[in-house]
Amino acid sequence: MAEFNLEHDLREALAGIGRAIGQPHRLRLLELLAQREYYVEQLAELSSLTMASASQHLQHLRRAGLITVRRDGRQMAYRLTDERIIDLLGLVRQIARSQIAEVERLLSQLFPNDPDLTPLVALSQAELVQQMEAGQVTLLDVRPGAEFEAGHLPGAINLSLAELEQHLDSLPKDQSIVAYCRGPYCALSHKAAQMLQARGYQVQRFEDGFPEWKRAGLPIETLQRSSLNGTQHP
Amino acid sequence: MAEFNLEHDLREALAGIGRAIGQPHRLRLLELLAQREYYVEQLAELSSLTMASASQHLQHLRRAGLITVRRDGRQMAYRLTDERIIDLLGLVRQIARSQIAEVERLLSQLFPNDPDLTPLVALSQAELVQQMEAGQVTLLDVRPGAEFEAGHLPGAINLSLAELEQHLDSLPKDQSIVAYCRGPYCALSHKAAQMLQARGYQVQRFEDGFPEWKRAGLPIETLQRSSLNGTQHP
DNA sequence: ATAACATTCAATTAAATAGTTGAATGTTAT
DNA sequence: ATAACATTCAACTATTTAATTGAATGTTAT
Repeated sequence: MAEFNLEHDLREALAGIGRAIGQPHRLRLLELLAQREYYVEQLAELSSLTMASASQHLQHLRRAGLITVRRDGRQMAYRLTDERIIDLLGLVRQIARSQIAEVERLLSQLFPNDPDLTPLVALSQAELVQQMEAGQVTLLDVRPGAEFEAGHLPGAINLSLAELEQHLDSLPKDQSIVAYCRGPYCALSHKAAQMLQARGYQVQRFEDGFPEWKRAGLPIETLQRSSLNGTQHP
Repeated sequence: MAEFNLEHDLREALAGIGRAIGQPHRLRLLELLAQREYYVEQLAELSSLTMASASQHLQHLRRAGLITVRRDGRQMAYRLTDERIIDLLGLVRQIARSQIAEVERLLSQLFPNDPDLTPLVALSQAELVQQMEAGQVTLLDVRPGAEFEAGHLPGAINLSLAELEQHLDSLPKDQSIVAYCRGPYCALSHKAAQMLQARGYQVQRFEDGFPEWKRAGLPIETLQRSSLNGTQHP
């Protein structure tokens, strides 16, 4: 390794970023950290990893320059170093979707179309902004409460899939509902939208998620909290 | 591996792209393929790999959906599947540069500033377009002839570093020269620019390279050739 | 048909990576 | 000070990846 030249060393450093995003568990961690800062314990829980394993993956991501840590009491809070990492993940998703047949196949399984219903409409960012400006839309955030509290689309209401069935009456039947969640490959909003559609609601799905919205510089709302802890759903 | 869920499988497929760009030799191959279509033999030569090794790396990139092959006689010609791969590499470079200290250190070694000269000006795409429209600029493409022939900036002249010293008289002393090469981390244009600057030319460097220019949809010129073969410089 | 050639495949070895377990570190609360 | 706790480290095993060598494949030119 030492006998190579500067350009090779430079590519070796760039390749480190590739390797960092080259593992499904680490992609999961990055998706979570794209929503908000999280403690190791929470990340381990949400990504079904042991603490030691999560810690090691987080350090791998840190060495690649994708995340940083700060100490908060006796816990370590990780977050993305850079908003451009949202763009990076988005670009990888786009390339994968158009160039890897397996991805398209998995997506159609993950987002199955109920044959009895009309296929869900996926709204682009621009279309959603337009509908919001027109004022005739209810935004439904299907992410865990902790992520909603850390930041959400203006005026959105937060109901998990489980809560949704209990609070159907708080949703308008005569107005369009737009569901969103963590990002384009997060199934939560799709499930929520299908359930609502089957019950006769006018529902659409935002094709991106909160991180992409925020990254685009569009307005967001936050609920203040004293600590990082918050309700956790899987 | 079979006991995991759809979302994990999807992330596994996305991670494949990460692993594909997670190796310095493969990044080199992608940089070359961002310039033009190339045969395996040429890629092996240009990246200092054995044929077998180059072939295996190329197949790795192909499985990840980043490149495709076509047969041309008894040779196999590889090319990028997707223009967005230029964006992906650019984004990785940007993130690496701002988040990995080692990268900044390596760059200052790769692009050393001669203490006797004023530091080279790096022109952005927009600035270069502006200067070209004003008409007072000579474009110098320092890449190998084969890459120049496959596509270059409008009106550019092609001189390799070696040729440059022989043809100094074909360059104007009273007008600004802008040198460019393969991309932001390619040292050719920097070396050329420093050499010219030391000889009293008014010289600037385009901060991107041909692939980024083409990717931005800006006009390019091509020299027609009957075959893929062409002059090869390392 | 056959020889020459470019590339890929198969088999091997060496190196890097991921997951597991239990001990070590550093902080907070008592 | 000491105990409790969150996280990291160290050591180990299993898996994956990279490079090398030589054989196999498929195309072109004779």
